[in-house]
Amino acid sequence: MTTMGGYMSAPPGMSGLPGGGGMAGSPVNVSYMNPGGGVSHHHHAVPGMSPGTGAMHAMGAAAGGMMSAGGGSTSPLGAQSASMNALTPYGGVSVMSPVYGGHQANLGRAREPPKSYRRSYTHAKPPYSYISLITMALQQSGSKMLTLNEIYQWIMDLFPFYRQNQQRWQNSIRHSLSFNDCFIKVPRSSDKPGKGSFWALHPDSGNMFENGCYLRRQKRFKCEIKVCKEPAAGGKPSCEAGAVASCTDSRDAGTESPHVHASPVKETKRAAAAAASESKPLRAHEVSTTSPARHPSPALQTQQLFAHHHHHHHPNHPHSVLVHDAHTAGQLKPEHHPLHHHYSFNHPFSINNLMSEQQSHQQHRMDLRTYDQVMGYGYGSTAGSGALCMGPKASFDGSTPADTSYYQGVYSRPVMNST
DNA sequence: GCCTGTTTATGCGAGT
DNA sequence: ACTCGCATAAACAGGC
Repeated sequence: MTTMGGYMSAPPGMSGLPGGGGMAGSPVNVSYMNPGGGVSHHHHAVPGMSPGTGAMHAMGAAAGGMMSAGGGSTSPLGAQSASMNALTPYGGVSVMSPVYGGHQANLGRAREPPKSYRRSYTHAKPPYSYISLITMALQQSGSKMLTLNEIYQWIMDLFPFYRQNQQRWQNSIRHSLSFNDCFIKVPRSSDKPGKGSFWALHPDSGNMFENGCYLRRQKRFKCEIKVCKEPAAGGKPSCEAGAVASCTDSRDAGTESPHVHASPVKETKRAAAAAASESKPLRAHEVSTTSPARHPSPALQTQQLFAHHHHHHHPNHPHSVLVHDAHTAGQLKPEHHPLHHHYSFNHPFSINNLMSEQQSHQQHRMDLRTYDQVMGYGYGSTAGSGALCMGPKASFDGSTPADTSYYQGVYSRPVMNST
């Protein structure tokens, strides 16, 4: 169904932003968005979060104060509660954003009611791809791994837009997770019963979003392994030499057709996951991750996986989530973080802007005026590094969406996934 | 039955 | 025109 197709398209005449490149279209005038009440066709009740009013509850609950500084919970990803706490993009900050829109309207009354166009922002489709969203969610999580549902929650918490039509985009999320090699599935450890596996970023997927721009990948992360899957005649995998190591990106790969979504390469995902899985004992030829006598939590497993691949020990130990997101907090040297290889700088569309400061700083509340400038009239001034990338300065430098929703500061226009 | 996960198919926009 | 990244829909299977 293409019904939603055009709703993201920039209205004619809205493009032509100076230097905007892909930023065609003005942030204003997003009336094409699902208007506030958003007649959601599905409105599937999401546990702990119902579209509309539920948002606030979620906030309240989520804002309980965990993730960022707190993290608090000893179990970074408590099967049940995690989705509502550690994952909150609000970083435990219960600051309401007037711009957060309709859903929080009742709480945002402290300030003047948001103007219609502002409100529409909150329901505008974020310029991030699903892959970006997933990546951000995973990165911001203390343990760097989340369940499917937690990813859903994170996205909905941060982007009101996704509180609607959940069936639709969640299907896409699942598809993205399965289809993209950059995501690996990490089986739950036996001591953490629950539904679904954990999802994590492939240790070598760090350069997907070059320059930290989470709008569109420069290149698709892909694993090269050709035929690990079917054990060749000999019944032996043909990929002896560590699958992960041979992962690359599509442009480097060269051969595989884009729409030939073959998935022999998926083996690498399995290999990577296997490395972190307790159910799948490590095999030397897959991923030579350190093989602890006893298997640690999935979170730790992933950490080890990462650590291994980057030859350093990740400081952000899952068991010490209090360290919160070292990566977003800038505590990690970019080159040391698997996800920071090529985009360490504070790109306006990077997760750094979306998450980190929002977690750790509140001192820089973004003034709505600034917001307006950025959102509607300011970003054109900075060509940024490419399509859909706002200029680094774009007044996000220090200020940030301390007020929770990313709409506060980063979002400019829903454009990238128009259809 | 619902959720999770995989896979296939199709179409669009952007970049070349 | 072609490639590529992506969105979306949908069929399907397995688990709880």
